[in-house]
Amino acid sequence: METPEVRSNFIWDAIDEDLRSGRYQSVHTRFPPEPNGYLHIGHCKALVADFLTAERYGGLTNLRFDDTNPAKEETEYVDGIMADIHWLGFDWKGGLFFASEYYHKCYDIAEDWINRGLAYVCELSAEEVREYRGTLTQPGKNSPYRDRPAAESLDLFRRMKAGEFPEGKMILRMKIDMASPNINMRDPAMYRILYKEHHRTGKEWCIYPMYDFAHPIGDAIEGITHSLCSLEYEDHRPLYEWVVDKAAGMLPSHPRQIEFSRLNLTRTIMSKRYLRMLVEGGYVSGWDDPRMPTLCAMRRRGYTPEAIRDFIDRIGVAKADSTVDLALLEHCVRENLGGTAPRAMAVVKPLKVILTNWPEDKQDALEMENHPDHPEMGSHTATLTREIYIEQEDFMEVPVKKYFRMFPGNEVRLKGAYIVRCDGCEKDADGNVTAVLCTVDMDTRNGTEGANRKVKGTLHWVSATINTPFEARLYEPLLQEEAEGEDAEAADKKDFISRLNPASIEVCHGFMEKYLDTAAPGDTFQFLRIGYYCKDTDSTPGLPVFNRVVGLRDTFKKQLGQ
RNA sequence: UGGGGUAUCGCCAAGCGGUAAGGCACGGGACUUUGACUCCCGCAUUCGUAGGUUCAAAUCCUGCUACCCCAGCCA
Repeated sequence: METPEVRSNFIWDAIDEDLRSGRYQSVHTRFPPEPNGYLHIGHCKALVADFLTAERYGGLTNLRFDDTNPAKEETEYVDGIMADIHWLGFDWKGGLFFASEYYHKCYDIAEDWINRGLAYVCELSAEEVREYRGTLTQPGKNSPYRDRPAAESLDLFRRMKAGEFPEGKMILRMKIDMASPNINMRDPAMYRILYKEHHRTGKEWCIYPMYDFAHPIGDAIEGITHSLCSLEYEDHRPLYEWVVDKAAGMLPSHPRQIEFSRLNLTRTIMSKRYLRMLVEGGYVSGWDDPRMPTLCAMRRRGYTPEAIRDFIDRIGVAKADSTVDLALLEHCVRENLGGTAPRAMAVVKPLKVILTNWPEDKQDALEMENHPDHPEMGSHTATLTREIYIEQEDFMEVPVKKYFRMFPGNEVRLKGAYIVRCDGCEKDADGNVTAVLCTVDMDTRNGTEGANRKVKGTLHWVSATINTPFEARLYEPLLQEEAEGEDAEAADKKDFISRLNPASIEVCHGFMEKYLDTAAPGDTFQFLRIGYYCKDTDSTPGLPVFNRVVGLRDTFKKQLGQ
C-alpha cells in the first residue's frame, strides 16, 4: 500500500513558519458558518481546510455559528449544518459555540473601548454615514459625533441596549481613521439596534454586534490560532488585527487570519441568496431537492462523503480565483462508487423482449456477482423468464453504424445469462416497437463452455414477471447556462431563473431485480450501463424510488457523434 | 482614477535561482459477460507582457497589461 502523499499548501507553509518562529505553539481552528441556510459544496472547501489543518498539527477545530444577525438566522439551519458536517465525517472536537454566547463579552469590550476613546455612538443616519464614509478614491470625513465625550457615548450606548431608541437611530462605531485608503477602517460599525428575536437569545438583546467586531473577538475568546477565511476578507485583515489588538488585555489569544480562494464550480449556483430563491420560490422541493448543490441534497442523491472529500483534496488550496470543472467532481464520485457500489440490473425505460424458444413456465435462477472486482461482496440470483425487459436504447430495428446491441439478425449476450439472437420485432398500428423477438442459444448458459463464445454486445435485463416496479428519477443538478455577453453579470432574479437548465429532472417507471428490494435508503448501486443509482432516503413505503447519482461516461454516444 | 489581491496546459495545481510534478478534460491504442472500469501512449522548448540582473530565472529586480474584492447599521 502506498501512502497517498498529502500535498502541502501555502496555508500550511505559513503555519509551519509560525510554529518554527514560535509565534504559535499549537494550532486551533474554527469553522464559522452563519446559520442562514444549508451548507453547499462550496462550503466544503473551507470546512475541510479548517478541520484538516487542525488535524495535521494535532490541534482541534471548533464549530462556531456566526449568529450575529437575528434577521436571517434560524435553528433549522443550525441543526442541518451540524448533521452535514457529521455526515462528511468531521467532528468539532474543539467544541460547539455560538457567537451569540459572546454577546456579554462583546458588550463589555464595547464599554471599555468607549471609555478608552476607541469607540463612539454615532447618530448619523445610514445615508449620512455612507456620505461621510467617502468613496473609493476620496477620503471620508469625521462624523460630528466622533469626538463627543466618552461619558456621553457610554450613556447613549447603555440606553441603546435598554431599548430606548428605534432601529437605525444610532450605532456604535470604532474610532479608527476616516481617511484610511482602506474603506473598512473608516470607523466601521460595531453595534446596531435590531428589534429582532434571536434564535438563541430570544428578546434579551436589541443591539447586535457586527461581524467585523464579533468575529475576531470570538476567535480570540476560543483561543483560535489560525482563522481561515475566503479572499473577500483580505482587506478586513487590518481591521481584524486592530480589534484583536485593542481587546488584547481582555482576551486569551491573538489569532491570525489567513485567506484563500473560495470554490466555484462550472455552471453551479454557489450563492446562498440564489439557492434561497429557488427554495422559497418553489422552483425546487426544498434545500435537499436532489438537484441542489447543497450537501443534504447531494447526500440524498447518493454522493458519498468520501467522494466529496477526495474532490476537495484534489482541487487544492490557493489564492487564485478559480472555477473547477464539474467533471472533476463527477469523476471523483464515479471513482468512489465504481469501486464500492454493488452491481445490479434495472431497466429504466423498458422494452419487452420475448424469448420465443423459451418454455412458457421455465425459470432459470442465475447467479450474478455483486461486484466483478470484489468476490467477497458475494452474489445474488436473477431469474430469467420467457418475457424480459431490456432498455429501449438497446434495440434498433435499423442499426446505425458501429451499433452492437440488439437488432434483427444480431446476437448479443444477456448479462450473466445466455446469448440470444434477435429475429425481429412486433409493432403497433403507429409503427412503434412493442416487443422484440429473440431466440435463446440454450447452449450458452453463463458458466458453461458454450458461454465462452464472444459476442460484441452485452445487455442488462429484468424478468417481465419476476421484478419490482420502481420509479427512477434522473436528476440533473440545477445548472446555469453560461451567461454570455456584456450584461452577463447584470443577471437579476428573472435572468437567473431563466438561465437554469429546464430539463433537470426526468421521472421513469422501470423494473428492477427483486434483489434490490432489500436496499436500504441511501444504498447506491451501479445499474449496468445506465449509471449509479441511490435509493432515495426520502422514499416512502410502496413504490421504491431510485435517484441517479451520476451517469457513466458514454463513449458510445461520442462514437456515434451524438 | 484609492486600497487590497491574483496571473504556470481547456479546468484545477505543484514549483520558492539550476533548466516545467500531478489530477480532470481531451486524443490514440489494448482489454472487456457493464461501449463502464482497468491498462498503456500522447498532451506547456514554456510559465500574462516588455525589459533587466545572473554561467543559469516560472522563480530576483523594474515597467506595463488583464482579472477579482472593498464605499451593508450583511457575513
